[in-house]
Parts: sequence; C-alpha cells; structure tokens
Amino acid sequence: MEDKNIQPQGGSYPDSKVPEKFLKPYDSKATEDRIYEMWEKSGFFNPDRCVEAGATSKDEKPFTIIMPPTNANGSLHAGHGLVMTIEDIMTRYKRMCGYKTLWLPGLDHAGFETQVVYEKKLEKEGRTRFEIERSTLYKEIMDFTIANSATIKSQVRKMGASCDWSREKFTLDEDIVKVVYQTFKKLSEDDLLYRGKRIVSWCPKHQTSFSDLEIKDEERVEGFYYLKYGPFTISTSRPETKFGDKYVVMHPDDKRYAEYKDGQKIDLEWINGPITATIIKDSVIDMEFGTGVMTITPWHDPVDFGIAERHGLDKEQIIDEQGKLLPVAGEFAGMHIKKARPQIITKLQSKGLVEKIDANYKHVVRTCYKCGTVIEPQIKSQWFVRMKKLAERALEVIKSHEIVYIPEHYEKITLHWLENIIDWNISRQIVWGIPIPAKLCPTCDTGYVDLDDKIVKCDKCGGKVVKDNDTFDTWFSSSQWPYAVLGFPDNDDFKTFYPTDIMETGGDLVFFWVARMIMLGLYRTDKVPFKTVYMHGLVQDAKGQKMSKSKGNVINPLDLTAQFGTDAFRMAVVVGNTPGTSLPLSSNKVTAYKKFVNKLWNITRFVLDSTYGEELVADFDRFSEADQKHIGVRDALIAEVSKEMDEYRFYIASEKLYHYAWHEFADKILEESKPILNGTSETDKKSRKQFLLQTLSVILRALHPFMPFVTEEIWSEMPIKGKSLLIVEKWPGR
RNA sequence: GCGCGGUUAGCUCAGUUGGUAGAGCAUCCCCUUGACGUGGGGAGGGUCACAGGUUCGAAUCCUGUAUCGCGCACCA
Repeated sequence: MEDKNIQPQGGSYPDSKVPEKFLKPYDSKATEDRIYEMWEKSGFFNPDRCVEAGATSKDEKPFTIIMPPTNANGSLHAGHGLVMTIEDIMTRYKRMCGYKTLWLPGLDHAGFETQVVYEKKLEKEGRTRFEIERSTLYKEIMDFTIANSATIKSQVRKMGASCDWSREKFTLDEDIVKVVYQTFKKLSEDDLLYRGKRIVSWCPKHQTSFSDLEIKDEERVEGFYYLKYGPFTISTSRPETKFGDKYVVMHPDDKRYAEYKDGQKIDLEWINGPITATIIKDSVIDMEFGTGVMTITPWHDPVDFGIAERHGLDKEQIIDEQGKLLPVAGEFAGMHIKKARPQIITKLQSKGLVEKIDANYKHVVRTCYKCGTVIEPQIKSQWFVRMKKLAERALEVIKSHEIVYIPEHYEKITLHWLENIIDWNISRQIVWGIPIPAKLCPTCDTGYVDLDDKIVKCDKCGGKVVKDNDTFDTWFSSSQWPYAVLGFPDNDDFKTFYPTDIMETGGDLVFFWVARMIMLGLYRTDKVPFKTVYMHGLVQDAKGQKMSKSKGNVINPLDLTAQFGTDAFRMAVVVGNTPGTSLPLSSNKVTAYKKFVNKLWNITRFVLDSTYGEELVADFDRFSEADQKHIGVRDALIAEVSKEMDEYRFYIASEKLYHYAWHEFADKILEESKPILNGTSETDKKSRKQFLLQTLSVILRALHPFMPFVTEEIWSEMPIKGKSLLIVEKWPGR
C-alpha cells in the first residue's frame, strides 16, 4: 500500500531529466552555507571587486549603506534579523541595478550597554566591577566582546547579508578613535564643548551619569508631605533631601506672601534644630501648585539647581553617590535614603512639623532605563557639548528635505526634539569605552582637551593635572560612524561613498543616534551623512507584545532560519511590513513563505523538465501571440515592482512578486502550458519553452534580493549561456 | 500638560494626488494522483472607532470626541 502522505515530492516522476536535487523538496540546510561561501569567495560583496570583474561599470553611481554597528555584547535577535533583511534587500537590488554598491558592516563596543551585560555576568560569578582594577576590567570586557563578536558575525552571515567584510569596522579601531578625538578637539576649539559643574542624572546603582535620553520616566504613587517651615507650609515628595534647605522660594507676584521680601531672613525650627532661612522670589514657581511655596535642594534637583544658579545661592550635597545620606543629615547620616524616609517623617511628626500627608500622590519619577533605579541628580563636573548651533544646521537640512524620513512622521518628531535640544553630557564614569583625552585640575576643577598627552600643569592655578578617567558616551562615537568608517577626511572611500544613501535603523534610535549623526556629520564634513532615513518598526511576538527575556517570548531568528530556511524568514519579515509599524513575528508566517520557497522550487522542476535540451536565447523574437501577451503582463508587473523598490516599498514589491510567481505564473501559465507543450505546433512549443525559461529567469532575478539563497541555487541550474552568479546579474529591465 | 501615531474581514495589516473596500493567514465547501497536498477552484465575513463639516461623491480632506500606543516635559 502506498501512502501518498509520505511519498517523496516529485517521486512520481520517474522519467524526469532535471538535476536530481529537484526531485526532493528544497533543502535550505544543505544549500545556504555553501552558497554564502561561494558569494564570499567571489568577492562580489566588495564594489571594487565588482568593477574589476566587469559586473559593475567603473563610472556607475555609488550606493552606500552603513550598517548600524551591531552591539558586540550578545547574539542576534529578531530586530537584527529585520535590519539585515531590509538592508540586504536594498543592497542586492542596487547592486543588480548596476550601482557601485557598498554595504559596510560594523560592530559597536556599546559602552554602557556592554558594561551592564558584563556586570550581570560578574554578578553571577559573585564579583563586582568596583573591586576590579580598571585596566584588568577593560581587558576582560574586551576579551568578552571579541568572543561575542565572532558569534555575531557568523549570525549575520546566516542571514545572507551581502556586506563587504573587507571594510568591516569596530568602534574601538584606532582610526575610528582618532576621528572621534579630532571631533572632541574641534568642538573645544569652536567653543562648542565645555566642562561644566552641572546637575547630571546619576544612577546610584551603575555609578555613572547619563544624558537626558538614558532616563525613563515612570509614574509612581508615593507619599506627598506637607511640612511646616516657619510661617510657611511647604510640600515635598522627597523629605530626605530637605536637611540642607535654607532657602524658601515663592512667586514674586503671589499676593499671599507679599509681606515677605526677597532676601529676607527668618528663623525657624527644622528637622535637626533651629536654622535661618532666606526668602527667594522666583517666577519659576507655580502659584497654583501646593501652597505656592517651596524650599530648594540645588544639589539634587534640576529646577532647584536653576534657581540657585540664577540667585547665586549655596549648593550643598545631601546624598552621596551610593544614595546614602551625608553628615549634614545628622543622626541619619550613612543611612540609605529609602530606609531614612519613613524615619525622617516620624521625627518630623514628633516635632509637630507635619501638617498632612497625601498618601496617594501620583507623580513621575525619573529612573535608569536599564535597572529602573530612581535617578539621583547630582552636581558633577562633566564634559558637555553645546547643542543649539549643531541642531540649527540639522533643522535646516531636514526642513529643506535634503534628508528625507521614511515614514514621514519621524521628521516632525525629530524637528520637535531638535528645537528643544539641551546640552549633551558626553562623560560616562565607566571603564568600557573610548577614554576621554583630557586632563583635569583637581584643585580648581578646570578641564583641558589633551590629545597628545602633553599638559602637566593647570594654566589657571598652576596645580598638577590628572588624567580624566571617564569615557565617552558610546553615542558620541557612533554618531560619527558614517564618515569615520569611510576614512574621513582623506580616504578614497570617503570621497566615493559619502554622503551615504540611506540610514536604515529602528525608530527607537531616532534621537539617540540618527539626529546626532546628522548634527555631527554636518559639523565635521559639511555634508549630510545620508540622504534618506528609513525607520523600521519593532519586532514583536505573534500576539503583538514586545519581546523580552522576562516574558520569555523572545524569538531567536536563527531558530526560525534553521527550521524554515533564511529565505522564508526574510520574506516573513518583509512582506506586508510597512516601515515604522511594529511587526508581529510568528512561525505561522514563516511557514507560509517556506511553502513559497518550495513552490518556486517546484516551478523550476516543471520548467526545466519541460524545456529539457532548450537553452534560453537572449534575443528570441518569434513569440506566439499568447506569449507576447503574457510578456506584456509580466513586464508591466516588473515595472511596477521596480518603482516600489526605488521608493523603498519592499512590503508591496515582495507581495506583488509572490503573487505573480504563484498565482499568475504557476497557477495559470504553467497549467495552460501543458497542452501547448504536448501539442503539435512546433513553433508554439518553441515559443512557450523560451517564454517559460525567460520568465523564470525574470522571476529569479526579481526575487533574488528577497530570497537570495534559493534563487542563486536555482540560477546555477538555468540553461543560460555565459551567465554570472545571480548576485551580480542585472535586475530585470536593466 | 504638550507632541506624534494607530483605530479597515476572526487575526496581522495594505489602501500614494477623494470615485460604490483589498492581501496573507484562519474558517467552510468542492476538486485534484506525471511540477508541486508545502496543490487547484470557490465561499462566507467589514454601517472602514464615533459625531459633525467640505464635496456630485469621503476609509481617504477639515473640526471635535472616544480609545490604545509611543515620545517629550524642571510642577516642588
């Protein structure tokens, strides 16, 4: 008894003359690595090699994509799978269109991100970074990064990425660091850099400061305390900061407090005994909020810091870097603020200073985006970049559409951010990163940019300077990536491939990275770093939920490619996926495209078998009327698809090709061909055979950017004289 | 609080200058054994969130409302 369910595919076709592999379903596992190796050996990922081999004309226009440097601290996730797919589609399409195409891969040391990953590893081993000597820790993380990057790179290859590995860059490469240092120096010379003793966002757990972008606002319900402060009632959500409060602030127009004058002193009883407070009038006060009176803690609050700066008030540190109270807190000194708060309230209550407590006060607290620890603002000396001027130029190029955003609405978001930009703190108190080339005077707190390590004495006070131990915010280096990797300013690559054509990345990086690349690119090179920004959406699980390790719904793209093949995975993430929209990824969808890959395989079996002995004639011109009609439909379809490709609508292009190959070519044309091929008219037969071969060759070429492996594999069996590898064949119509 | 999006078939989403709604998957029915059951043909299913407005005509443009999501924000 024959069970047709386990019958081998095509096994009922004993006289087949096609190569044996077509008698079985397409086997991605047996194919992909072999094909990728062949591509890599061919050198065609490298535009120079394409020109040498005659695949690309010497005078062709360049097309450049710089790959967002992959974080070298983990392994490939679904988001990477999407990036690699979209960028590879762009790259392969342009290469086939004849452009001098460069897709430049890179790795990011990803400063803080990597350090956090490594700290978790240390934690598991029962160690902490604070007990490891700096250079040892740096070396450990470097080894970790190098080990990881090997994994990442092999995974990028698995995705079929046709990037030029010979030009690969790492953010800690010597030449990259050199460019970053020069930018630091130039910013200083142009008065766009300053060392400021300013209030910064400090994470007590990670022991580093952040820029405004690394802070996540979180709504919380906490106690809100109304405290008696002499004749006033002040309100606060943070009683533990109130020890040093000796200024009481109100709005100058507030009639309720008209009797009090700016600068007036009053004596009052406070947490740890009697103090003298000074009245300050400032219009930043919202008369409607609370009692319209507040005391200030300039060292630990940005608003208060602003008031203190304007009025020249004293600033005193209350909480240390670990989140513990300092001696100013008297009996509470050394206690962690979390523990101290209720005890402070108890004491205030016993002194009769608590008027009322609102236990359900809803407000927003600023937390560390990594660990969720409440940010403790601290005053620190750090390097800041003045952003206003840099932002102005960026605003110009975006408004004039010299840079175009896809999808469009990212443009508005970016403009809004740039218009309200604040100075950028680029100092990080972590080991893993590019060391800031600067000297600091511990005596008078002056900072000096010192690329050549020459400065030994402070100009201001004559004191001995020490090396700045901080490292750059990782985004300071990655924001210079497009020109740095191309060898700015003198390298030929920079002259040929810059400005780049497209920056394809995730929408979550629109400020972190994209906006800053535009600003620094314009600043250093006087040109936009890229002409188009293409933002893909977040990859989510099948239910539309964000993937996270804690939810356990993380989909590893490599599991999917192993199971269904890379081509199927690529189709699944690109078909119907509009830019900017989040993409729910399910194995269902990947299965559907695995079927398509196999369908193409079976189409080929039919075409090769029924045209056996026939070779594709390049200039065949005796097509039957029916075939001419089909050619018209096909070429119109290809013209549409080309237009979609040129306008980066891969989600439509891929769908149209899918539809044509399956429901037009396979369902209609192949069925209709059977009687013709078995018929008596030799001219019709000849015409149909040529048409089938020609159309299959068109489909293979058009699908190649989307499904590179299976198309290349089929291409190798096509009866076409003088063919090249499909990767450098011409896109249909070109 | 301000800003930006989304709201279309059971699910995920298209719908590019306004012309009586589309795809994939899912569901149901039928058919098929020499390319392919990872197949072929067909069906059901939507008052395009809601309310106004502009228009001969609105999913599409304008105003407002609701709801979800995201971003920004120095209300102690």
